[in-house]
Amino acid sequence: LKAIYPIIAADVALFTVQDDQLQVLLLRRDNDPYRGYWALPGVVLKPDLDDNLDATARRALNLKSRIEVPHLEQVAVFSGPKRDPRGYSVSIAYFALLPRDQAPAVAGAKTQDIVWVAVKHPKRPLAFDHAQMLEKAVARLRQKVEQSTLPLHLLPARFTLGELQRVCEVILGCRLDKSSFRRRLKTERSFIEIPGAFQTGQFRPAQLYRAVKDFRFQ
Amino acid sequence: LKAIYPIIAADVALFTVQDDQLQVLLLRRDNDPYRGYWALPGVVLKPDLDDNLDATARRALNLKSRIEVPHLEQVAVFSGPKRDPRGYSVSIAYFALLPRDQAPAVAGAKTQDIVWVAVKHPKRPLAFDHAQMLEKAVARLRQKVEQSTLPLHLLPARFTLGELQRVCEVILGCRLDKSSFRRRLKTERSFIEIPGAFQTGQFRPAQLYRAVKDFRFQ
DNA sequence: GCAATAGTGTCTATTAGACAATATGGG
DNA sequence: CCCATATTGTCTAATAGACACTATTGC
Repeated sequence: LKAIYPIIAADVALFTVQDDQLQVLLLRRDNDPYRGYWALPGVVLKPDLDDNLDATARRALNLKSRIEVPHLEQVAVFSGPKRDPRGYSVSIAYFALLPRDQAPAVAGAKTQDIVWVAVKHPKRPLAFDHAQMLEKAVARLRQKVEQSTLPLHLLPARFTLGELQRVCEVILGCRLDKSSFRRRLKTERSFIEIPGAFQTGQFRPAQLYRAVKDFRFQ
Repeated sequence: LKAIYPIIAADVALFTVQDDQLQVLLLRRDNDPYRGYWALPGVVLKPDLDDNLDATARRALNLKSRIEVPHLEQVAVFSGPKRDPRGYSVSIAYFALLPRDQAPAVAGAKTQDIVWVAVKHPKRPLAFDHAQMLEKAVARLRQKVEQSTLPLHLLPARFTLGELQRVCEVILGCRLDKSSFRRRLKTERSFIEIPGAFQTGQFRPAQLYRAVKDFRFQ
């Protein structure tokens, strides 16, 4: 017996950059359809709970820990009678960004049903049309990083220019020239130096920066 | 009595460039809510008719004349309990492009309920949140024209480089340098010269061009 | 000193903007 | 010839890519 009205849902590709890899959060489904398959976090729209579909997407990310996602963006709408065996469905695909220092709180070694996986090496087939969703979400993220603004939302609150460059390289999948990269940053107003703050390590310390207060990833 | 399930709809901002102005198609609503207001063409998703929401959007454009829209693209999803007084609704906003030589067939002097209006001079308040939809659609179109490919779908099958430049100027809202513009076109593969075909007029004839067979506005 | 990273400087090929010059049709 | 548009050329400033150089830390 099929529902008369289409199901409306939001599915989110939550990205982080860890270990020099662009990673996405996947959940193992414990219900039919596609029981046992991996899928993007997603929930069905509940009009009494969700002010709009962005709220639905945020709710999809309310797993164990309450993640406050600093960037959430619509990617595309997927719809049709066959993408979900339960019947006609409409799903809005989102992408979201999480700083890498918050990634372990979402999925670590404890549970095996929530994992970060490298986008490059998709484990097994994903449920529904989530592989297409993921592809579009990655493409959108790449486009944005190429165009202009920088994905500060993937970095901790304090970061170095080297870390920023590496995140961009990982997303774009290619090496960037250090000098050219920093030249572009000169005109950027979205982040500023933290005077006197340095990241120390094995080698020469690096200046730390932070995003400006009202920074939004455009 | 409100419906339990959200309404799902597609609304389309259909653009054309006429009289050196970016114009959008508006319909006057003859039903409540917003009876008498102007609105973007839109219809409710019918699962038995529409393979997906793109089909819904196309159906929204099946007015009197059967328009074959050469470009249709999702812009954003609008959703919430208050945007439609009938209850919680989800609407996918699209934009579409129509060559100017086909514009008169859609809306002319005959009916007063279907009109082309200049985007610059929005007549009166639009129904629902269609003003926001229109704003986003225009922004998306601008972005695309700036980035790379050219909106050949707004021109007749045969066009001159001057006409192409004027269309871009109208969309972007600024003048472009003729020489620089043509230099960019040199690397463009999406359209080609029609050998021996010229557009004559009062002054020097201009070379005619046409889009390549499988051209898609990216 | 050495290794490895941080940060800066420089050269050059490419590109974009401004503007000029020439070409061609109808009066 | 004149006008208005089409088409091409040129100069220059800005930009991007490649690469080299210096600086600073721990060992």
